[in-house]
Amino acid sequence: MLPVPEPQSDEELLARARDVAGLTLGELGARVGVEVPSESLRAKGVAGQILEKALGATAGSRAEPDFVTLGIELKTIPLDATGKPKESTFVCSISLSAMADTDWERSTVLKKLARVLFVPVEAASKTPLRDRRVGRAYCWSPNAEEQRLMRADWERLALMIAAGDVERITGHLGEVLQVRPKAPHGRSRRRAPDEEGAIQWTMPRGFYLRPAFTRAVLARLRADE
Amino acid sequence: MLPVPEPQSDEELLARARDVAGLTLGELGARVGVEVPSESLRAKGVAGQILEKALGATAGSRAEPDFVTLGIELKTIPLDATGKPKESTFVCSISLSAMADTDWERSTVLKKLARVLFVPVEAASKTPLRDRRVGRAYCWSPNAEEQRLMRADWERLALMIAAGDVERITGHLGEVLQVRPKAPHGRSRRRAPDEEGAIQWTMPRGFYLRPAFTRAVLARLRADE
DNA sequence: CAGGATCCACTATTGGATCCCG
DNA sequence: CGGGATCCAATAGTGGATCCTG
Repeated sequence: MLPVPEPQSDEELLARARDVAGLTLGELGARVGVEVPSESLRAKGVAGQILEKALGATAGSRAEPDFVTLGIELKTIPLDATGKPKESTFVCSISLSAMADTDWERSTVLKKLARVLFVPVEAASKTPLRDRRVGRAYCWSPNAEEQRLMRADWERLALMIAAGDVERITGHLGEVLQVRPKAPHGRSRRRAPDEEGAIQWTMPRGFYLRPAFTRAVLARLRADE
Repeated sequence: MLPVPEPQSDEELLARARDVAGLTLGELGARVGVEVPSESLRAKGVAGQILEKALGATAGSRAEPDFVTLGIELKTIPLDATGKPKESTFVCSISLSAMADTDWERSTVLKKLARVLFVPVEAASKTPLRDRRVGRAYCWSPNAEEQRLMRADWERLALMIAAGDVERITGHLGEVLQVRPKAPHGRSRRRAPDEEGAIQWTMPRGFYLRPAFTRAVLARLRADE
């Protein structure tokens, strides 16, 4: 139960991730000193937190990648009974200052996703949380086509946000990247300027990758091996 | 209320079809002497029958195209509130003798679909049957890509049928063309040989085009204009 | 029965709402 | 709050079952 040190190379990180493949969240949680709740409603995010510890991610919430030295972000992907991603993947919150970076190349989204370690985790809802197994991990950098898809969505959404049209954005927009609420509850509000630059209250939102996209990404990574 | 004569050319048929665009089924039914029931559960197929009469299709059930001289089949396409096909399109029943034609080029499916007049009809379930409007008609012949898609599905399904694997076919198979029950009720049975050539009872089935495919076809036809 | 199709219960998807931890 | 995400009511989709007419 000693803290796992930060990995010093991509290879070390990937090897470590693949070493824990096949373990259950209960087993892995015990290794890193995390008790896995039996009720998953009260345990959103626990899989991600266990894997952070198990792989030696820098602790705490930061505006930096989980593995600072390597510049790699860790993302766990919940898989349904048929092996497909069952949820969208949170990328980052949307803030005005982040949108001040007005081009895709410098966007928080691309920075976050430039290098990602995807760790699939079984998540069939009938399987108790502690019995869900970790799958084979892959290190992803978006290829040209994947970047084109994300960029097209990002540019449209960024324009709407910059134009003060935030309230007209719904989760329907975007082929691979979407904007959805990111808040503790539906009454959360944060200040933002509207179309005329006046301040108004708006619900906190974040960028997410659609499940169909992460599915395609995982399929490519498996095929590339 | 005189019978409408059979059209003598493709142009005449299309002109006639476009002439009735915008009319409701109630109005068109009155023209051809068909009373439109108010309850649509008791009126499956009535839109097709009204349009047959209105456009001068050869009356009666035959193994021939609706417009014999022109070799054109009539298909009405029900559209939902957003303008998309809301149902699959029946193509033809499956019989052993039909499957004896073992190649796609001579298949009943391709013969039926070689030349089709598609007539969209509003079908939002909240709109009373008699108030649903006829849309703009298009004459379709499958292009190379559309034929490739149908052929791929047909060949797989035909093989299964010929091999006596009918019972293993479900509506899930086929990207654009699928096999589904075609019977007055779930107890209907018809004789067919199984894998070993023995006779067994099986439910009558037919080939259908998926809604996503007819949607794409209509979109292409509109774009081509 | 063949030909004209739609019905509708069930499954799959989804996107707005929400939960925990440091 | 920001970062780790999942929940779940509502909608969309689908495919097995069914209805009418000649």
